[in-house]
Amino acid sequence: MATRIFITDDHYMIVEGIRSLLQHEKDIEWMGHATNAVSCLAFLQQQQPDVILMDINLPDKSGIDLCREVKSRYPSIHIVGLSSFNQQSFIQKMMDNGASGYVLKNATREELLEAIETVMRDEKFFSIAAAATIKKNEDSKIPILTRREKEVLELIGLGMTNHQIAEKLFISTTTVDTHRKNLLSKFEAKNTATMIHLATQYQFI
Amino acid sequence: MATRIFITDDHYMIVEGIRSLLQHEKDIEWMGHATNAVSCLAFLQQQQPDVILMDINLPDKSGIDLCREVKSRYPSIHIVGLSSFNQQSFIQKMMDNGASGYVLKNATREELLEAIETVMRDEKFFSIAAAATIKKNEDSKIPILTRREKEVLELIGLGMTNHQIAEKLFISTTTVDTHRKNLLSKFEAKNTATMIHLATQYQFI
DNA sequence: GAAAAAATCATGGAAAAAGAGGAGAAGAAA
DNA sequence: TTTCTTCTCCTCTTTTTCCATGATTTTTTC
Repeated sequence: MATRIFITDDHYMIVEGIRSLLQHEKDIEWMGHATNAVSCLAFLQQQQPDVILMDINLPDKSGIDLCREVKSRYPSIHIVGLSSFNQQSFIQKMMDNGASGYVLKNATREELLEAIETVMRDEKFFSIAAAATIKKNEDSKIPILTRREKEVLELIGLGMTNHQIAEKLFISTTTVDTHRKNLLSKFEAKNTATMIHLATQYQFI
Repeated sequence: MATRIFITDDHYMIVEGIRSLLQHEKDIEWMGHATNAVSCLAFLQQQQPDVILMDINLPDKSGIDLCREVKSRYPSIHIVGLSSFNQQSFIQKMMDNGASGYVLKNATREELLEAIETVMRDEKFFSIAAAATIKKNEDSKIPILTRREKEVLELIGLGMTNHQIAEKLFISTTTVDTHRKNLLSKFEAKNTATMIHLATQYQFI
């Protein structure tokens, strides 16, 4: 029995590209596509595919939210994230919300087919490049910050000095300085520049 | 005579999508594609297409830089920017560097064909959605940096001090300081934290 | 070939961050 | 209850950044 595929992506060229890549596959049945979250959900009320290839950036809703919604209503559908960003945080968020795998938009036809096959066996699949990222970020661990540290970090990112942050949070500048030093230590950064760079990449700010 | 098309985009699915969209057009001759700036330039040494569809995000070089390089060597080639971001600043930068038009990756087949025809007539073309943006925010200001400023910015992002940067680039620390001040000024940031935050978001680093 | 932009270097001073060390209070978890 | 974490606050020194202002040389552009 052929695997039924549905795509949710607002980039027409991507949809067309995937359709082109899969059109001659006998084991794949193309069910159609949606360009936003609403029409994806509307389609699912009529028919359910086996696999949904889902962009993480949709015009009306983030793919991460849509992923959660679809999985709660139709748990048997396998969702494969689709993105041009090879960012660990996105991948992690998709997985946390029920996705079975993740494919980058520069994936080859073989990789795409492998992803579909893998998730149909109830296993997880990651793009080659994505796999590299996930591994890298496993040993270079994203720091765990406290509530206060996150607040301070955000204000540092806005360009505030210790003094200004202290006034804003009604605490002493030396306290801010302590938080700051702990932040540097947690990020393993030796100055603000490195820390903010990492914090931005990890999407703390 | 058919219009010769070449594509530079690292997203295989996009390349495949465009190929699929254009394959039955008699007036279009598909010359091939490159997935990075280096192989694009290498191809151009052999053959020159009429139109290059070029992604603004390439793995080895920004599409904006590649655009400038291609236009300086082969002024007769028409370049159409290709992106999923509908951001005025990117569009503006592409145009500033010699692009003839701009197509979003959610463009339809008709829009893509129209873009190609339009730039072949030496006119400018903007995607419908892009056209809306170009009018709206003309104040989203991504700074234009010089070669040296980019180098310094990158090293700052790596956590290096002025002294270390100076040693690395074989220049005086005061020169680094000057570049740094110019960077702060261009980013309209009052300290490194803000600047690195912006620079990371704008993907300079 | 002139004008503009970019890259280079400098002085001196004020402000801020980084580094090292220590310590008390409140609340949660074991 | 005791331990652990978090948040709080402190001193002192060194390093680095930020600011103002100026200038020369090299490279690019028209």
